[in-house]
Amino acid sequence: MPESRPYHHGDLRSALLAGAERTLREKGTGALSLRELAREAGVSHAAPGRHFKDKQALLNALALAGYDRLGQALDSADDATLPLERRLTALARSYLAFAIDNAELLELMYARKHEPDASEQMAAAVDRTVGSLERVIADAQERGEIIAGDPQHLTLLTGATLQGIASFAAGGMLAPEAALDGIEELVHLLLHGLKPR
Amino acid sequence: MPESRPYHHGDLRSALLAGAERTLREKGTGALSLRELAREAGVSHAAPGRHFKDKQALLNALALAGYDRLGQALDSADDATLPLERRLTALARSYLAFAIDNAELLELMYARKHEPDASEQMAAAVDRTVGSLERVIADAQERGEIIAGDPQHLTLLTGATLQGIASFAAGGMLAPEAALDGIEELVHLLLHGLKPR
DNA sequence: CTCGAATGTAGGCGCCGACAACAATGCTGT
DNA sequence: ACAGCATTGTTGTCGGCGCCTACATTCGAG
Repeated sequence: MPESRPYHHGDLRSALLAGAERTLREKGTGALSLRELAREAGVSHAAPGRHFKDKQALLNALALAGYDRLGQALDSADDATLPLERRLTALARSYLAFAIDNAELLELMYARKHEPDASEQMAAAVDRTVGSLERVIADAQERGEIIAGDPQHLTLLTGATLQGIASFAAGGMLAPEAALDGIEELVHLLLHGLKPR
Repeated sequence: MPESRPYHHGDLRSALLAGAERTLREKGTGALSLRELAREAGVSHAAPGRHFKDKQALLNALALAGYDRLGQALDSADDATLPLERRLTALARSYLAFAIDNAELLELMYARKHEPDASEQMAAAVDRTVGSLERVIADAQERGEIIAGDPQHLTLLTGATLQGIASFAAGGMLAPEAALDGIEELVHLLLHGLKPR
């Protein structure tokens, strides 16, 4: 039986992150334990300590990876040739889809617990993500399709609405399909406002 | 010395809830421990078990109490005699203020972990809270100040935006004062939309 | 090929939540 | 008045956790 694992795992760090994300998705943040992850990876309970100084460090790494994936999703969903409303809708749908099937991960990404160290990388990641949306807004402003004003404010409004919907969906207050189905109407309302014209 | 506490605490349940909320506010959800609460209340580590079957039960009770306080805040902030935009602004400000200085509690209230038992009460509490906003929307619709359409959809949009802003503020992505200061503009944008008129 | 750095192991500490067995107290019906 | 039961609190224990330290194995640069 050559199947006695080698002393060194080979890529424990990645294995831990992968396992952590699986657990996150299947059982939630609360059920995440370093010892359990170590068991799944077939190493001793202290081995994870070699790769993550503590549990929070692993969560930070997880969040960072999440920003990468989200950023990629948004980038590939953004089509600058589309007319404004459809462009925004596509972006919104992409964000919402990510938020819905990465609910726990997204919560981690937004958690305000990152040490000053990781915070820098985190802030950069956030900026990159927000940038996708801000770009669309700024473009539309240049073309006169959107009212003037600090683009950051308008981005904030738009982003907040999306995040709010995502939050409702994650909290069970809104069925995920309903959230996705309602996107077109949502974007329309956002653009045209609640008041009659 | 008569100062040996009586065998019975008197109102341990309330004391635990109060202590829990203090801890929640000061150190966050993660730092909340039943044993610690018991210590603070001057009882043995198992005493809390008499009042809350497990930790989640205490969290549920905390969330319920939170809904009560939020509902009260919203009710007393709603002034039906105000014109629409000012009325909405006042309501929004009230919600945001609550969200900002009860961030951890609000997170608990939105957490999707409530047992089927408590879920009923929880759902009722949510409905009551959402009702405050829905009432304003419905009133405005009747007066023709807001476009027609399912009031629940419009409420969803408005609520989502508020919750999103609150979420950004809680996550440190937006300074709390900035959030509160931006409310008027935010409500205005919501009513009039992003497109030029 | 050696020796230090990187990685994994074994054991232990103090904390936690949950449970069970037992003790003190409050309350209700008679 | 008080017996008996339900309520509330105590002590002790169990397994699990995160984190730390001391030690073992392997890798890789010189």
